[in-house]
Amino acid sequence: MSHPTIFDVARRAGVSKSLVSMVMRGATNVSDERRARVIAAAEELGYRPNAAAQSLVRQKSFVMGVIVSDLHNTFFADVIDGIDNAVRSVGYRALLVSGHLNADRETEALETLLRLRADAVILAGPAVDIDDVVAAAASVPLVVAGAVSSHAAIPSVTTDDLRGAALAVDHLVELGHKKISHIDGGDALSSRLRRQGYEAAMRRHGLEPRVVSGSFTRDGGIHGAQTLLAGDDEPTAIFAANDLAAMGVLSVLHDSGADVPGELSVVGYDNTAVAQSSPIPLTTIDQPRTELGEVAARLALERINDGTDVQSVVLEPTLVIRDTTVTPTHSRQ
Amino acid sequence: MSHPTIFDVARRAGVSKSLVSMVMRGATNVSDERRARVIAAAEELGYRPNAAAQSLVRQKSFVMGVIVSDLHNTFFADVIDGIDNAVRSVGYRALLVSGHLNADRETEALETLLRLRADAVILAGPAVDIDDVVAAAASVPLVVAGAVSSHAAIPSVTTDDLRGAALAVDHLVELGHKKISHIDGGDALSSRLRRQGYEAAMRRHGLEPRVVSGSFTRDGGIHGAQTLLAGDDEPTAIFAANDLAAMGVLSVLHDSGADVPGELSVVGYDNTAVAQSSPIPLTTIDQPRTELGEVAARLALERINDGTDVQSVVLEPTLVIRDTTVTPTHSRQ
DNA sequence: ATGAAAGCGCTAACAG
DNA sequence: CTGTTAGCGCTTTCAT
Repeated sequence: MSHPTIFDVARRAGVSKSLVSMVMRGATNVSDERRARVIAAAEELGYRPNAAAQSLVRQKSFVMGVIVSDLHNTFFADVIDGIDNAVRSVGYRALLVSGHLNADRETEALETLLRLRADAVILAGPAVDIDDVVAAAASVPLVVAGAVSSHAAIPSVTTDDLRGAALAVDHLVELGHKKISHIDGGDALSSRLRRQGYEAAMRRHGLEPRVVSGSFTRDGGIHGAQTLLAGDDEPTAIFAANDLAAMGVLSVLHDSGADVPGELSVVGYDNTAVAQSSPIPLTTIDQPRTELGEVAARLALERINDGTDVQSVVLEPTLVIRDTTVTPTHSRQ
Repeated sequence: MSHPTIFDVARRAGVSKSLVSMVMRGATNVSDERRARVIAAAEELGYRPNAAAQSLVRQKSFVMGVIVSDLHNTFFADVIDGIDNAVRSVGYRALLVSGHLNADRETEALETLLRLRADAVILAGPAVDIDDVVAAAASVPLVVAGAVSSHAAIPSVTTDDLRGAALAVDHLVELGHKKISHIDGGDALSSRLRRQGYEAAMRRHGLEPRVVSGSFTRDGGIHGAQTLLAGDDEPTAIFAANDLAAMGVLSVLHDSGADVPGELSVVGYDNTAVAQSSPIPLTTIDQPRTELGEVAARLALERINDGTDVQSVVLEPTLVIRDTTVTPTHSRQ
C-alpha cells in the first residue's frame, strides 16, 4: 500500500535518480538501452510520480482548481466539461471542490485549493462575493464562470441575459403573440437582467410589459402562473425566468386543464435537462455552457502564463424552439 | 502572486521555523506571547501552509479522491454531499475529478488522484471495471459508491434494486392494479436487477409479469410506452426503469390524450430532480443517496486507518408517492 | 519552551 | 550521456 519512489526505480534499473527523472520527463538525451531499463523498472514497480513532490520543486502544480457552487445544478456539469477539455489539452488537471451552495463552504473550498497550490482557480457559479475571494485573488489567478463578479479585479465569463430575454420575446412576437407576460426570478442579478431584457424587448415591439414576481424555482413558476390565471387579462404566452419556473407554469396549466401550447405558449430559460425531458419539451433559451467553461479556462491559463490582467467576456445565448410555443389561436389573439 | 513560506513567517515573528510549525499545528507547549507573535505574522503575510510540502513529509495528504463518473447525473450530487460531510468531520477534504462517462477518462482521473497521493479514492458511479482500477486498488484504498464492483477485492455501497422494484409493484397492487407492465432499462446490472425484482414481485402477487424493452433514457420510455399502447392488452400501470424513461412514458401518454393518473398510473425510479419538477410530480423509488456517500466515505476512512478489508454494504430504497399513481378506474380494472 | 538538523520525493543545474 | 548536489516547504526528533 506504499508507493515506490524514484529511488526504488533507479536502484532496480541500476541507474541514478536523475536519469530516472529525465526518462520520466521524456528527455531525449538518454541512451535507448538505459531508457528501456528505467521504463521496465518503473512498470514492474508500478511507479507513479508523486505530484506533491513535483509541485514543491517545480513551483507549479498543473492543477486548475474549480469551485462548483452547486453540484445539483446540471448547468455546471457542462461548464466543467468545457473547463476540463480546455485545461487537459495543455497538460493541466481540473480538480473540483463542491461549494454546497454556501458561502462558508465556498471559502473553505478556496482555502483548500490555495493550500494545494492550484495554479489558478475558477469559481463556477454564483460565487458569493466574500472578501476572502478578493483577498485570494492577490495570491492566485481567479476567474468567475457563469456569474458576473462584482469586483473589478476578478474577470468573469457570462452570457448576455438581456439578449436572451429579447430572444424569447422576439420569438413569441414573431409567432403573433401580443399578450406576453413574464414571471421573474427574484432579486438575483441574472433575474433582474432577464426582466429588463424582457421589458425593453416588449417596448421595442410597442407592447405592454406585464411582470409578476416569482423565483428561480418550480414554486416560483406555480405562484406566478396562478397570479396570471386569476387576473382578468390572461396572456397568450408566458416567459418564465428559468426552466424550473416554467415547469411550475406547465404544472398549473395542466391542473387547470389549459392546453399547452394551444391556448398558452411557454418559454423557459437555461435549456436544462428538464426542458428536454419534460412531457412537453420546452422552448427555452440556451447558454453556451461548455464554451463558458472553455473561455473561463482559457482566461485563467492566460493569467497563469503571463500574469497580465484579462478582460471579462460576455457570450451570446441562443433560442431553442421545442413544443411549448405556437402561433396563438385566433379566438384569443 | 507568490506564497509566503513558514520561513517568512518565522523571520517576521523573530522565531524559528519549528516554532511556527508548532503554532500552526496548535501545539500547547508554546508561550502565549510567541504564539501571538507568530499568529500575527502569519496573518499579516497571508500565510497558508503548502499542502504539497505537508503531504510529502507527513506521508499523508488528508485528501479523499472522488471520481464522479457522470457530473450530469444529479444522482451523484447527493452522493458527493454525503461523502463530503463524512470526510470533513474528520479533517479530510474531498477532491473531485470528473470521469466524463468514459472509461479512459476515469482511468486518467484515477491516475491523477494517485499521483496526488490521495489517501483513498471513491469511485462514484458505474466505474468501468478496468484492470487499472483493480491494479490501483493495490496501492490505495478504493471503494465504489452507487454501483456494484465486479471485483471481490473492491468493496461497494449500493442500494437494493430488487427490493426497490418490489416496492413499486407492491404499491401498485395495493392500489388495486393487476395489469402492471415494466419498461426495462437495458443490459446494465441495475436494470437487470430491477426487472428481476419486478418479475418476482408480480409472481408473488399471482400476477403475470409483462416486460417490454427500453433503456435508461427518455427515448427508452417513449419506445416502451408506444409498444405497450400499440398492444391489444393495455396495462393500467407502468413501472419504468428510471425517472427519465418515466418522463418518456408521460410524454407519449400526453400526446395520445391519455389521462395520468386517471387512466394509467406511472412509477419511475431514482427520485431525481425531474421526478419532482415534472408537471405531474412522479411517484418513484428513492435511493438514500446522501447515505450512500456517507457510508462509502466511512468505509474508505476505515480502510485508511486500519488497512483491514471491509465488506460491501447494501442500503434500502424507499417509495415516494406523488401524483402519478392512483386506484385504477373501475371500467378498466 | 525553543532551535538545529535531517529528510519526505523530486527536479535542475552543474560536473564529469 | 550520466551522476552528484542542492534545495522546494514543511514536520519532527533531538538537544538545549
